[in-house]
Amino acid sequence: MKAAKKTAPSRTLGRPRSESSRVALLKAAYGFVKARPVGSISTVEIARKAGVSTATIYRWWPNKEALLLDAFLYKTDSAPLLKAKGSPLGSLREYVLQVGRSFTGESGIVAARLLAAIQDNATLRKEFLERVYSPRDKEFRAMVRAAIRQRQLPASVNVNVFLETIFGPLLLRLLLRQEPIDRDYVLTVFKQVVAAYRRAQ
Amino acid sequence: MKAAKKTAPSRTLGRPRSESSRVALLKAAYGFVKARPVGSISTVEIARKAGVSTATIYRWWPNKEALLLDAFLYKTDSAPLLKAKGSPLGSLREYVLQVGRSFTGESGIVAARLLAAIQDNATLRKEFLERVYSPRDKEFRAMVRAAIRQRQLPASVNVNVFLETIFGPLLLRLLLRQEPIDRDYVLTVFKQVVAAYRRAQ
Amino acid sequence: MKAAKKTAPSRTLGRPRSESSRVALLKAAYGFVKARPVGSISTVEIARKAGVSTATIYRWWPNKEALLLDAFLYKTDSAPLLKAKGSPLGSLREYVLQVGRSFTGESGIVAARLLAAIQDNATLRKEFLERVYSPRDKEFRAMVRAAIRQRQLPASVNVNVFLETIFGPLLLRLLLRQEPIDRDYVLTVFKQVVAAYRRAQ
Amino acid sequence: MKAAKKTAPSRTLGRPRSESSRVALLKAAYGFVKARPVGSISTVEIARKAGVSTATIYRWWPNKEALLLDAFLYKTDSAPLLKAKGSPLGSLREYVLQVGRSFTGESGIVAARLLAAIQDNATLRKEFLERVYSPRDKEFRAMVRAAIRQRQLPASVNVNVFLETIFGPLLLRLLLRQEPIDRDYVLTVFKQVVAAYRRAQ
DNA sequence: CGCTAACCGAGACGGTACGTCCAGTCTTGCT
DNA sequence: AGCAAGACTGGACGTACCGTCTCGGTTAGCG
Repeated sequence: MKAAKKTAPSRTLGRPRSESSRVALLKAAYGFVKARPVGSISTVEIARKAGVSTATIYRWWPNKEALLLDAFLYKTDSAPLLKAKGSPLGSLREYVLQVGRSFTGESGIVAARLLAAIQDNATLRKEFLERVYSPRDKEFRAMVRAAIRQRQLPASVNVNVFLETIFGPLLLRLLLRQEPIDRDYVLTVFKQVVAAYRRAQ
Repeated sequence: MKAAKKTAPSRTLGRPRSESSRVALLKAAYGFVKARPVGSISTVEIARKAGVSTATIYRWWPNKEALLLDAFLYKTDSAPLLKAKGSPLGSLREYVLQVGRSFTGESGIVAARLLAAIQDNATLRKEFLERVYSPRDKEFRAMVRAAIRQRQLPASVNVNVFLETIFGPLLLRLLLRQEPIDRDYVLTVFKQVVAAYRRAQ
Repeated sequence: MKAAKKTAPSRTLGRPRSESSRVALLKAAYGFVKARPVGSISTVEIARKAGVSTATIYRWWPNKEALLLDAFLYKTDSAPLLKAKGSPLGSLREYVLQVGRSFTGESGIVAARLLAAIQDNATLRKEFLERVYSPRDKEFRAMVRAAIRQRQLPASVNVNVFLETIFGPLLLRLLLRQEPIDRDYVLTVFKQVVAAYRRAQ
Repeated sequence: MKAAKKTAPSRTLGRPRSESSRVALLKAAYGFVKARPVGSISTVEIARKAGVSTATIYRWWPNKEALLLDAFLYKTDSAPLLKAKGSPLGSLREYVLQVGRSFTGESGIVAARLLAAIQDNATLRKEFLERVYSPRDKEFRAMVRAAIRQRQLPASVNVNVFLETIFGPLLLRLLLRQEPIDRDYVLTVFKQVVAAYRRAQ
């Protein structure tokens, strides 16, 4: 979970890492990502706002982007996916709505900036995919397969394409359009796509 | 079309702008965007590769990003939308395939980096929307409305949502997944979405 | 007198040099040297103030400093040395007073800046010595020798040292001290030095 | 003595300033002033020669000229005025000889360039007067007054004018003439001026 | 209870890119 | 041919910021 830099030297010798500094940095970083373009955020001001030294940042994170990603996860992981309830398709619908909500307001801004950042930074991209995208994608795919097993969707459905068709429009609104990603919108998209695939051959 | 800095001073006074420098800069910039993360590209090396002074860059573009956007448009505009032929839906299908191709290979990399860049830079975003996204979006919307008039799509179709559902999946693959955006994929998405909206109600 | 750049091509072909541009440049340049440090004066603003193109400057002067020197001479030469009258020592006294006046007020500022400029620029230095310093020095030396011939000064006087002792203090005040170089001061120095050398051996 | 930028923040917090970088910069700067016109010296090459970052220059000096002044003082202060010995006039004579020597050879070049630089830069001028000229002038004036008290010079002597008449000629040779400022020359001037003022009235 | 390892804040440092500025040259079309 | 307008190369300037480093000082747990 944490970005351990060195291979744990000796278990507990010397002064332990300051938890308060860690949290202060994550909060400060998140605050800046909310407020300003990622490119305009400097390590010095994050450190200053957190009441911490820049050296402390680099002792625990390999670079600025890694800190920003952790800052994002610090907020996101604290509100994890609600466990499935009801039918597979019903659960999936809830999750899509949740993604829609996270694409709205300030968390939407942060998400857009993070998606931007990973286009330019290979290691950040890898981290993001491993820690954010893949776990959710895996879970979503399992749900779709369960829906197929329970005959909520026909067996011919291509799982990847199906999911991409559902989430793609949300991503497009997030990154390109100013129109809202509200509950109505998400449900409309969800229904249409489900209808399309359900009635396919 | 060009990035005119001042409001046209007088028609032809003084030494005219060097067309060769302009083109050399655009080509050099495009070459770098293809090859490397946008954040790692410096004005100095663009200038050097183009055999041009950095001052010339800043005389014609307000900053690095604006140059990169123009470099992208230089390639994109030179291959403009093929004019509509056949039925509205058939034309739209061709355009979707064209967008799919531009999301593939090196032009896909450039597109992804540009979409990333506009998340961080408000003026760049505005320029991008005005000069790249909006014109195409407008044309696409006209086609969908034509399709509705010719009964290829039912009158109940929400034009925006319809288009977002078609292009969203391409965007998602471009930015998040390593899977290819090939002809099959684009056509599958297109067919499914058209089917969904056609059979609605 | 003028800084001709090329070896007179053909006598009078094409449009003749614009005298008004020449004078406007000299006046504009002098105005700036009066007002601001030489290092902060740009060719572009001189040209603009003179209503002239920068190219015109470089057609007639090899560089900025040469123009500034000419600007200085344009003012100085227009008030040339008053011709000698009375005894040699009396004439010399008048000239020293004139130098003192030119070291006062705005012309003093210009003189100081010019003396500064020649410390850094070899060709400017050469020009200055040839066109400003040497002619005056030559004339002054002749006067001292005349004074010796007429027994106003003893034959043992070293002409160079004598003159340096008279003008040196003025230069020192000009460049280092804020105290005025007024008539009293100049006369005091003059009298003392003459007395010293007159009573020597 | 050093160019402290901020009002002493706290005594010893953070990494201390690198003395080796400071000295390397001063030596490199002095080396360039010796060799080339001040105007042609760039911060980048000073930094490179010193093996130091340009940012380090600007952290400790407000601009290039201030560094060059400090470089001059670094050499000059390390060879301070020898303490007075013998009669006041004898001491003064020694000092005048010392100034004469510092106006010779490479240190003369540096001195001339520095005197030029202060004509164009008000803050540099102030610094130079406060840190170089005034301390020496003050000491010299004290010596002249001591000489008067001890009847080596008459009470009627104007201290400022007396000193200017001694040092002015040296300055004139330094800045305008190519003739040497050797021991003979300095002594000749000194003797003449002392004689003039001694026999006055 | 004192030792000692590992922490931490402050802040200097090398390196590098930025965008601005200017000198001096060059290229138009007009006069 | 002279000239104004103004684009161009080359390169210095001073600022900003990243990631590293060196201090003095702090905070555990082991002895």
